[in-house]
Parts: sequence; structure tokens; C-alpha cells
Amino acid sequence: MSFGQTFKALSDPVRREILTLLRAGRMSAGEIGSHFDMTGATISYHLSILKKADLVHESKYKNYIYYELNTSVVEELMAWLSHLKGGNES
Amino acid sequence: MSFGQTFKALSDPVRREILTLLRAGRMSAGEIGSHFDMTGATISYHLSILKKADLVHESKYKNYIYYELNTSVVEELMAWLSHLKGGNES
DNA sequence: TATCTATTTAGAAATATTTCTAAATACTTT
DNA sequence: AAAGTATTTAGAAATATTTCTAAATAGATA
Repeated sequence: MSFGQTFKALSDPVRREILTLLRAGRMSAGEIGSHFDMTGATISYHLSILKKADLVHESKYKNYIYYELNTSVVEELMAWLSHLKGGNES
Repeated sequence: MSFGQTFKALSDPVRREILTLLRAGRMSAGEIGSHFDMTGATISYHLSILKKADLVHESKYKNYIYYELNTSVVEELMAWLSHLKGGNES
């Protein structure tokens, strides 16, 4: 994991909204796309960025590809920020 | 504050290192620049991004401009990530 | 097997980011 | 006031990002 890649992934509003959607649970690419006024190709591009940043995992079932949040990376990010903030040197 | 702006600011390795330097305390622009193999103009550019993201504050003294971390924004970021991770709905 | 549906990949256009050099600003010291 | 030091601003070049359309892939159903 690279913090740069992860923060960059989080810098885009579409990707942050995708992650927020995934809070509710796993969702197919098409279902995710239906929440946005963009082509499926563009959503696929954003999902690939989130995937590279390891912020989501994918799994296939039938014709669909389902995405879900990977919270462990979110925790690493929080740890980095916590360190930056100082104090707890854990 | 905009999360997009803040995450984008954090996505660059130079800017993350500047923030890490500032953990030790306030530092002048030139002092910050001396840690990097870049022109002062480029450092100034990165500082302006960090400033717009409200991740640093500046104060002037004599001929110098001093920068220091603004930890409150770091905390807001952590709160957003914590919410994403789910669980504590505080 | 042929076709339909879901998703990704490729390629291109528009926009944004990062870096530099050169010049401008601002404050200090002589 | 003049010269020096610290920093920023402007403009330009190289690179990266975001979006689209069109085509490709993969799996499901008729």
C-alpha cells in the first residue's frame, strides 16, 4: 500500500461517494454506477483506482462484479494521520 | 474545508514530508526547502496547496514566514475516515 | 450456439498538476 | 536610501487525471 495512492484515490468526490455507498455493504459495479450521472466506463475507471489503492475488494458472482470496502487500509490511513497529529507515539 | 482539497494535498509525497517535518514544530519556508532537492518556488507552491487545504498556518517574523501544522483539520479527516469505517456513529 | 447483459479496456480530448526559470515583493540591515 | 535576503508570483513545459465513445471480454440465458 502507498499512502500517496490511497490519498489520491480519496481526493476525488466520485470515489469518496462510492466508498460511502459501500458503507451499506457490497454492491455491483452497475448498481454503483446507477448513483452517478456518468458512463459505466468512467465508473469502472474510478473503481480501478480504488482497487489499486486497496480501498475496495472485488468478487465475482454470475454476471456481476461486486465491490466492498476494505476497512483495514482506512485504519492504516488513520494511524498515519494520528502519528502526524502527534502525541500517541504507538 | 473541503475533503477533496485536503486529501489531494496529502496525496503528494513532498507535501506529506513537509507535514512530517512540521511535526517537530514551526519552521520557515527556507528551512523546509533545505530538506528537499527543489527550488524555493516549488516549495512555495506546495506550501500554498497545504495552506489552501488548511493543513498549515503561517506567521511572519522579520524576514521569514513560518509554517506550522494545523492539527484540527487532521482530526476532521480522521473523523471522516472513522465514519467510513463504520461502527462508531459519533 | 447465438444473443443478451455486465463490465472492462483502448484511445482520444479536455483539464489539472508539478516543476522549472525569471521576475516581483517585502522586509532588514548597512 | 541602497543592497541583501527570504519568499512568492507568473509563465511555460512536461506529465497525469478525468471523462467520453467505441470496441472487447466474460458470463448467462434462450
